Amino acid sequence: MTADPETELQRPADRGVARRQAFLNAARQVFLENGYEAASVNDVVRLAGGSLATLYAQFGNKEGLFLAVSQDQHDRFIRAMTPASVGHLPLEAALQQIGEHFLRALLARDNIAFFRLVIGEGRKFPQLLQRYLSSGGADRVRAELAGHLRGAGISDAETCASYFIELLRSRHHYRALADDSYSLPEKQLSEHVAGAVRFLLRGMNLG
Amino acid sequence: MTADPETELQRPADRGVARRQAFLNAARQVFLENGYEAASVNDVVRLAGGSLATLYAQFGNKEGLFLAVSQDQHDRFIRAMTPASVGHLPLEAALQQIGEHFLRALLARDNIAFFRLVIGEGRKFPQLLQRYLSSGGADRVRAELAGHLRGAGISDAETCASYFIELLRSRHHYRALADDSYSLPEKQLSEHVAGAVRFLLRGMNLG
DNA sequence: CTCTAAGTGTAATACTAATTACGTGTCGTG
DNA sequence: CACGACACGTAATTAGTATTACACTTAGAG
Repeated sequence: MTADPETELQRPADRGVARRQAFLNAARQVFLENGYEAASVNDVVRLAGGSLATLYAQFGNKEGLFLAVSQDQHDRFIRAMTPASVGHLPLEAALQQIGEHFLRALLARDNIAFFRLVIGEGRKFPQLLQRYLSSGGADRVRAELAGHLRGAGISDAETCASYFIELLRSRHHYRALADDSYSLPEKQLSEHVAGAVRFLLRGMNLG
Repeated sequence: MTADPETELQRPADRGVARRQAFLNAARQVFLENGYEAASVNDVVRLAGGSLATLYAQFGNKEGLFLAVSQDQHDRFIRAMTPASVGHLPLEAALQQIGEHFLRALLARDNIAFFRLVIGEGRKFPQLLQRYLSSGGADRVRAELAGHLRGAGISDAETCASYFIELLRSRHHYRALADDSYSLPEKQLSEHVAGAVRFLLRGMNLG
């Protein structure tokens, strides 16, 4: 009867957890597709296959559900964005690596959709927008970049890292925001990053 | 009885126009404060002081009202963003002028709020988002910048102009999005632009 | 002065959605 | 096996909202 196999054959302690995950996944989809106001809690239940009462027992209300989804999505976002360790590489290669990783994560379809959502509901959920934009996305990457730049003897590494990130975002982020079907092929992605790296290094008199 | 003095002492031909303007202003406020879904047409009428029937006669329905408001706001945005003629200035000063003008307009409170709105409702009104992000804001400025750069003998002026714009947006646009009360003092604004100009010119081997 | 077209205020219509209530199954635990 | 907690499904409740209808003023044009 239920659409999700997760509900069956669970050990007792995990049942609630599985239910919660099913709700979260369904809610993520519904919220990302329709936005907060236009999303219907009933649709979430229809999709997740549970019961309204259970959902309300778990999340309290629509707002609670939304915040839980946001937390979840934000975690994924951070995880996808955090660069792998590239300490052993020379500066240019390290920048290239970090840049590609960052840009790929930034342009992922779910992140773009979530970005739209968070921005749009910023009036109703300011804390969310705060966390997502400031502590959330670029700051870790900025710090990582700044470390590498400082290591290469560059003064004002923070500003440079900032510049670099903005160069990366250039065009593609906005284009992806405007067009759902937009996607950047790997080849063009790495070329774009390479261009930004060249530009940055030349601007710092290191190229 | 009415809240707006525009309604009184009108020549006959202008009455409809005045009514329309009153509705547009009220609607702009309500939409910018609440977003599309959460905005109530009745609130708009309460604020504008007209009648529901009149509003529906003028705009057809809620969507029509929203599109009219968007058109209006988009026009203001374009007007505020288009740079004054600076053809007589040397390159560095011209970039500084255009940059300051662009950034000031970009960070204006109403534009930030409208940006949030358009992004958030992008699923429901894709054409709007398209026009606003691509043909709308930065493209004219980019073209103007590219003209100056080309005039100074720079190859790939388009890319450079793009880079410059992204450097300008750096930090402040995102910070303003995240924080309603954020504002950038004139002094810091021009310093930020100056930094970007320096960086750009050095990256092009012209500084 | 009267006619006409538009504006006004209020209320009805019709629908949708969040939230709550309740009676019924289900499955480990004592 | 019987208990109790939890999950299920459905329906009731409640509250709002877009949209339409209607009966009434008004203010200028002929």
